[in-house]
Amino acid sequence: MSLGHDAALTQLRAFLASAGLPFNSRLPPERELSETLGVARPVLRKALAVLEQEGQIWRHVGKGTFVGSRPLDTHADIAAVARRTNPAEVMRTRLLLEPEVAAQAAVGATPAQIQEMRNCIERSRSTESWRQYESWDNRLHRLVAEATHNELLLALLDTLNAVRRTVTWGRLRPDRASPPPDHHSFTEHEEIVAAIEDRDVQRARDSMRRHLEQVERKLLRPQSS
Amino acid sequence: MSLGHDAALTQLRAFLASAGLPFNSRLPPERELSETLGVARPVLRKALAVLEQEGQIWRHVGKGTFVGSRPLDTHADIAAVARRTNPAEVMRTRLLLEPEVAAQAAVGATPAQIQEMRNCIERSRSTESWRQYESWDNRLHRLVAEATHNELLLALLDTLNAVRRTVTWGRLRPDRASPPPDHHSFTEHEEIVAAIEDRDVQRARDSMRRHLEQVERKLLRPQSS
DNA sequence: CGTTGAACCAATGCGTGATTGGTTATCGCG
DNA sequence: CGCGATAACCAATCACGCATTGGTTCAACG
Repeated sequence: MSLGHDAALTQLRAFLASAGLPFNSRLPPERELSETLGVARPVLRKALAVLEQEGQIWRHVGKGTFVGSRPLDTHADIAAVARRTNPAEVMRTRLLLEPEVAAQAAVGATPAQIQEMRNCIERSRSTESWRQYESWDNRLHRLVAEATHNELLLALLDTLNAVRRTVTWGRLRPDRASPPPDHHSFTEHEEIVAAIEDRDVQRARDSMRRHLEQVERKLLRPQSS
Repeated sequence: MSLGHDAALTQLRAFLASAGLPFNSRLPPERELSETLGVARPVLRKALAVLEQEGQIWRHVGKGTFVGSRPLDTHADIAAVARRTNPAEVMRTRLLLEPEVAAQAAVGATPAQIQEMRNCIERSRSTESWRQYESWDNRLHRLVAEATHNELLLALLDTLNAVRRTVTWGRLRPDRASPPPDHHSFTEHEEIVAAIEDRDVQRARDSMRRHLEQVERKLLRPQSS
């Protein structure tokens, strides 16, 4: 019985119409459905592919076939994202976001915020461990984000940072050592804050980008001084 | 041997110092650690509680005890962010992110992804309701994000879109109407995809920015045709 | 040339049992 | 009584194996 795939398609449509399944409900697996409809699996699959193309159903390996439109998988879970990504992607994303964030911070930063940024830099200079340094570094970058006065952007950057902290678990520095006084970030941080203080949008953007490029260089080649 | 809990605490500190465990690494379970240190579990637990209070370690049932600070579960509370932000901020953030996303998509998009983009545009032209149109529009923008091959960036954009949908939940369009055939987004979408297909990074960035600026204009003055 | 049937693959879901931090109870010892 | 050691138990989590499911390949058949 060589039912053409067009015949199988009409038969499948009739089945769905008669079943009257609600949205997001699962319909029988392919093997079972092919037997109920009396068509071979490859033919049934072609018919299902048509319905999927039409947006009437969506399928996923291991889960099944469902009625309605595919729910976009919100990767909001930090740990799940951290598992899929890698340090290189994190840096690419920071380079995409943070220069523009610094630019907008140069527009909206309040004097109090700028003062707090300087405070962070000062304290980061006199830490006794990399761990403390990173704490002040994080706080500085978040202050820049707050200075944009964009709550949504701030939330996105918080998510990014949470992922960053999770994903860089492989890197272990000897916590005994402390950042050297000529650490490149010190002067770079000061350039960024100075640009923000001068309301120099372009310079804020550029200095942040240069800073992150340096960080990226260190990250990919940690042995280079 | 009644070792006071203070003695156990110093012993535990010595153990952690000698072990030199990296951040986010798990240390032995309580039962095992109590045996190696020669102290009873309740006493060890008190010492661990002190370290946890100090922020040096964090614990969770079923997972274990870990070095460092507890990973803050800012699991992107969409609703909370949506309450703090507003449509203008959403558009500012989209304008900050998506042009650069389009640029990177122009670099990494696969032929299959480009074909799928064209498919989205075609289907969005022949929808019968704004709701269906927005569904295809969302899918198109997400395809562009996927084409960057940056899982972290994709997750951030998903969060942004979730917030956007929540924020614009109040304003509903009459769903019986359908997008007019000369809707500005049609040609703009095609420009974006064409630029991506041509691997023209700058043009992809510019066309996406122009598109979003148009969307912003419509959003702020929805009555203007 | 298309259809069929079968086997295989990778991703997912599920159930079972082990592991782990947290809690409670009991006993020993001063 | 007070303090600590020991044990048992609880709930959350994880690790593992196994079945299921969509996706793919391939040989056989008409």
